[in-house]
Amino acid sequence: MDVRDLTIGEFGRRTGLSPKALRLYEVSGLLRPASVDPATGYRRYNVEQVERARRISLLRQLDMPLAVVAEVLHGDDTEAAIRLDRWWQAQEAQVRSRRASADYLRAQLTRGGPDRTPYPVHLLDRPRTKVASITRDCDQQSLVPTMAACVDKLGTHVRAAGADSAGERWLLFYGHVTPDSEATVEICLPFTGTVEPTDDIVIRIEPAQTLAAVTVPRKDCFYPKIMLAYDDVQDHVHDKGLTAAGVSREIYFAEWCDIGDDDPFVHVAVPVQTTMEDDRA
Amino acid sequence: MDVRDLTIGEFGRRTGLSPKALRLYEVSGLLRPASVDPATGYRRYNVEQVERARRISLLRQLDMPLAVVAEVLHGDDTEAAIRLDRWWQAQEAQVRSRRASADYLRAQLTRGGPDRTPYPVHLLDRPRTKVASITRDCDQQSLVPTMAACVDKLGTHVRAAGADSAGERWLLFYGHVTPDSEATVEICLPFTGTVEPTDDIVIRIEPAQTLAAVTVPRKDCFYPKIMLAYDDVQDHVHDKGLTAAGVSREIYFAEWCDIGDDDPFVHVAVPVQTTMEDDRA
DNA sequence: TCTTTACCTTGCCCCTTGGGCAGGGTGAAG
DNA sequence: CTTCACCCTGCCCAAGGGGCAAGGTAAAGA
Repeated sequence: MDVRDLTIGEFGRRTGLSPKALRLYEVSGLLRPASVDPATGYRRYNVEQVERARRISLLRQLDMPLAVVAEVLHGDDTEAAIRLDRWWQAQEAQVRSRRASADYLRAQLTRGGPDRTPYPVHLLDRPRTKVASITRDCDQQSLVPTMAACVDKLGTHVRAAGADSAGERWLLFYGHVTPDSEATVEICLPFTGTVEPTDDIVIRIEPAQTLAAVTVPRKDCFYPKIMLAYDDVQDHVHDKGLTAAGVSREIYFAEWCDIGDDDPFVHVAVPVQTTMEDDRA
Repeated sequence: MDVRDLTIGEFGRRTGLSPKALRLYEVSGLLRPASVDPATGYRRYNVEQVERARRISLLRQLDMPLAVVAEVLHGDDTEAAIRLDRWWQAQEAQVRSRRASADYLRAQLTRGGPDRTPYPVHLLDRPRTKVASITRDCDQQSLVPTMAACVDKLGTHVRAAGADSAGERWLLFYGHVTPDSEATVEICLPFTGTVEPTDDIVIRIEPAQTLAAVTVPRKDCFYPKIMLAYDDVQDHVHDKGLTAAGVSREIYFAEWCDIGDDDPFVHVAVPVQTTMEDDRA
């Protein structure tokens, strides 16, 4: 019990951490006192521990979870800096995404609510189609880069096999993709010809089906505005008494850089049951 | 029970909210179902409620607390936009502050820890001084603007009374001021002459005292780096067996715009007991 | 030596925003 | 009539502490 040891209160004052927090960090193993008096239970902290405690305090002020703090501070300082940087960049990305949502909602509120003409819903008859696809879990932030990477990979693979892809690519949603929650998506590239599957790439048949769809111009293709397109499709399906017969999807049929802001860029669609299918059933 | 009503699951799918969340929002009064079947307890939501629910969903994705959501969404859309904007600006300010902390910590980690020469601690004998002061609660973000505003107000008042202020101004800390926690601070302007108090402004005597102080150059005067100055003062007080005799303070004696980055700008100090005071006691 | 006072201890409940599960009721379709 | 997808309530759990109660302790003053 060095004279230079500090009581929990003194240590807390030096590091900006409350005694309560320090006790919690002891239990979780993040920061154990240098010694604990076995008779009284008094915790004694060493002055050398001030440095680590202060780092913990700073990281907590960034709202970093304790588990991440432990992970970041583990090991070498240089690595710690790298891990901190990675985590902080993720936070910045989250803020950018939230900023976009806030901007969108503010615009909607100042425009005086949803006084918009709904997208016209049309029915698309799609033929039976062979597709190469990759399935991934991702959130809204990583959706665009993920899709770009997968389309690239699929295109390379399909062309390498001597097959033709028509320029369309689909995105199938097996759950809600939001900035905060991941969901499974399937990126599909339709093609004609013969292609072998790989570890990643599945070759399968998308059956002939009728889609209730709206066509969205390029300028509306950002989260969360594109959600309105889904609403219009769902409203239409609901109002007409139709039944959804599959997961919702986005069918991209144009190239972002080849078209203008108002030009149609994507179909937002959901398969619906048709009477023909009812007859068959 | 309109046919256009939706079950909780359907409503949740349309709005991106889970049934669990919707039940919670009912309890908290944020979003009540259009009707509840008294026999079965089944909730029915109206299509008109989709709009509000979707706004709630977006705001929650910004990590806005439910209480704030309720407050923001209350009343007129235009006002809602303003309240949203205000809240979001506060978030942005918080992010800027955290970014600075992250930058600071990263720099410290990559520099290989705290290999720095401590600030030299000196003892300052301060005479008995008359001060005009304003007391405020604020956090780290609002500290600089708050201090600027108060100094301005104090200076105007003192000069209007025909008294002289010497150019120094002090900041007394009655708690820990961090980006996340408020504390009480007192902004003091020493003067000579006679000044009347106002509702805000207190006129009082700061007794003669000895301060353990370090002098910090302008370039180090930012959070959290300036905390190192407090550490050095505290370490010195502790090592020399001195006893703190008051709250810690910052004594600004130069003008930010008149000096260079390396020029001394502020004393970071804490009063200590002297033998003279011991004799008197 | 006794008392005061400021600290320290453990333990318990509280906050928020849901997720997950158990146990049981319901509505519609086959 | 069964099946199956929904729906209900109620309970426990998470993180990161805040706050309070009941009781032990260290140091200083009388």
